[in-house]
Amino acid sequence: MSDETDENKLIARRREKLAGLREADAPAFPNDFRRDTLAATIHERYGGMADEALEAAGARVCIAGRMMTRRVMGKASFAHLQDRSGQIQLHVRRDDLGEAAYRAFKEWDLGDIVGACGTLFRTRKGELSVQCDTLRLLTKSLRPLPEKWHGLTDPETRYRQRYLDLIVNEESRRVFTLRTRLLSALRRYFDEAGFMEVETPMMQPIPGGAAARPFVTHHNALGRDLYLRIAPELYLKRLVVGGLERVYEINRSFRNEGISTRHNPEFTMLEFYQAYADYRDLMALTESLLRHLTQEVLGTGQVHWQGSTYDFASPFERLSLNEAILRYNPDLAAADLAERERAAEAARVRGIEVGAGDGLGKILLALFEETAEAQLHGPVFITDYPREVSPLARPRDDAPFFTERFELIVGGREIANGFSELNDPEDQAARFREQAQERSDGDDEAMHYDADFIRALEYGLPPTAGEGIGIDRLVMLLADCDSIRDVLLFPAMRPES
RNA sequence: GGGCCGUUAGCUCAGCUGGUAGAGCACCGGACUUUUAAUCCGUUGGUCGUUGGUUCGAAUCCAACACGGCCCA
Repeated sequence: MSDETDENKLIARRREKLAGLREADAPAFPNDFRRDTLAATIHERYGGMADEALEAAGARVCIAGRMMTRRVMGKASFAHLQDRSGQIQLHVRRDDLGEAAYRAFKEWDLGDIVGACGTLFRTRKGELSVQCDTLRLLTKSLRPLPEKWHGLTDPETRYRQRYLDLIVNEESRRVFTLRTRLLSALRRYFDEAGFMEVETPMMQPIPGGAAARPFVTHHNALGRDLYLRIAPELYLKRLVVGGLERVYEINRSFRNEGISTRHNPEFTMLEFYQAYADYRDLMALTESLLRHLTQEVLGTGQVHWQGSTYDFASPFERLSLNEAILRYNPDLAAADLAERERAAEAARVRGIEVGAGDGLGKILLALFEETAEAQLHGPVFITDYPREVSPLARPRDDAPFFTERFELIVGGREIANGFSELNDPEDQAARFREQAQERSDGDDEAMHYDADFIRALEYGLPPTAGEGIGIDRLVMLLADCDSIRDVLLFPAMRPES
């Protein structure tokens, strides 16, 4: 840090202390201390032990962590160390450590990282603590921590300086621990179900698999632009053509759109594909998966989110898209959803813009999204999305206007999107041509024609069903968060000014 | 992109209709050998987001900009 003009006196004071240590040849950053346990382990093992038994045991421990509190009372002090598992209190006495070591301890600051060894005992107030016989400074901290009582609440600082948020906010640690446990449980589930975890390109010559605007980047040696993927879908299906039959990928996709409480430019998606299955099989899998995940991560099938409860233990409701529209628009009848002009009129009456080129399918989707989706409590599967808005999905054999597709809605929000895959290469090529036409008509979210994907389908994609689950949204649901930024360690932010 | 709100000490926040900046915690000095928001005494700490305007005088009023939050598209 060359620019010291932005440093306040608190930091300057800590730098002086560090300089003093260096001058005295006292290590400020030693790396030879070893701990033998964690705070939580100590509480688990000894927390229930009676005082006399604890004293008789005379258990000695070595721990290390960040000093979060300190109360100096003359010749004895208390402090709390925080490690990755939690906190444990230290009792530090001059008579145990010696004059010099105790004086050194009093010079340390909150936020310093400290190693301590000593025997366990319980204080008069009943807190399990370490009676220290050894105390070492392991890392000098130069910046003051936020206040111990109110902590760090400013959302901007919490997102920009996540390290600080994680140090002081237990809730933040809880959310990201939950996220990791969820990902781990997801992988176990799919591994045990015979799926292979794979990695496909994030930099793609043709962005595909979703309707979204991509980020563009440039490869210097190739002298050409590449796109950050908006979905892994088309590559995963190529792998099923290749005979991998059951594949899944959990990683980032990128969409070049605004930032909000529900959208981050990069986000994590799970996509999985299973040969010899259809969308009904995937609805069953999704129910089983979510039931399993909530149980693993929360220990219950009842999910509390923003004041409501969602039941993942019971069978999920199923409703077609048209049924959902009719439920929330009692003035409409099935016939209103069967003809473009009548549906367009119903949309206009509700203030929904209808484009001249929009077919009945787009209008139905708009009606659903504008009048029904947000009111669906769920978990509920919405099925039968129109072919027009599902360019990669297989049409229903009995009603080819619709596709074998579903979305899972919870709390009015889309959590998953799955369908029987379109594996007829000639139909898929026709759909790509339609999409390409929409692009040239000005829809910059419409898909590109992907000739290699068609070539893959021409070798033969077995009947397959595939699904995508937005992991960030799932974490939001299970962690009871209202903003996607609260479940991303480093959410997208404008540069600091 | 639009609307509303916010930005004051390291952190959490006061600061009215304009009169020259405050508290708690942290820090520093002192007392204190079972405290836990430790306590008690005494200090220290600021480009009031940035730039411009109005005014004798701006943290305060006005405008633009930056960053953030919430809502809407």
